[in-house]
Amino acid sequence: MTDEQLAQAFAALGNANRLKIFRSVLEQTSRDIGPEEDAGCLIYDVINKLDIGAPTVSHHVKILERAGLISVTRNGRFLSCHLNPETREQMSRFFKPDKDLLTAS
Amino acid sequence: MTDEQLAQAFAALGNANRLKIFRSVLEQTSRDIGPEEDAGCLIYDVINKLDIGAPTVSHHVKILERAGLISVTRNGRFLSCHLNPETREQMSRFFKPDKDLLTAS
DNA sequence: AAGACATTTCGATAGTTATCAAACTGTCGG
DNA sequence: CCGACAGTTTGATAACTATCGAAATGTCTT
Repeated sequence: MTDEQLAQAFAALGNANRLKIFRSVLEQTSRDIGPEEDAGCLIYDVINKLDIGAPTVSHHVKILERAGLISVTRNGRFLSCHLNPETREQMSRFFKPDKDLLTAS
Repeated sequence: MTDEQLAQAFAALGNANRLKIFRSVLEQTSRDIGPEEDAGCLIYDVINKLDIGAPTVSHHVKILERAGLISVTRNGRFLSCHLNPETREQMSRFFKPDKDLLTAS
């Protein structure tokens, strides 16, 4: 993952509404129990929860998707967002660089 | 910390050059040994390392500072950047929401 | 097929951002 | 005090972003 890609991922969370959308996805994921139980976070709910119009939500979801933070699946008329765990892991790791230098001293 | 503030912190890392600056600060911090040994990351070095001009670096440093990611101190003619550990902790925690629901079940 | 409904695409607009060059400020060494 | 040097401020510009309303698309129900 290049710096450009990582920066793109952080930029995707750099808007309060997208942050809220992504948090919903994150919370939905932590609520799931086993594998294959990822119901996903409904875009329908997001549109009704946030104070912005459907076109804007659609736009934000695409940005989160392009940044590799989430994937989107269709279920009939509804769309669900799912966490991409690899990207989350990389962003999370960014803040905790290996201090294994210590153990090597 | 409001969503706006958290989004501002993520936005600050949403540019590849700022990401690199912040990583330098992060790496410098992890290299420090005890407390009160924070030599900081020299802006002088950053300016010579990145492919952008001094005015742009100055601008980026201010954005990182305003977002609460770093603080800046002067040492003679030179400026040093220091990590703000609280903000790092909050951003890092964002990716790992409490799963203590599990332990409560 | 028709209507309802979830979401997208389009086109516009107001605001923000990254970057630069030029001129400025502040600090150190002689 | 003066020159050198680290960094900032200013003013400009081109590119990007968030948001909207209106119209379009696709999918389900009847």
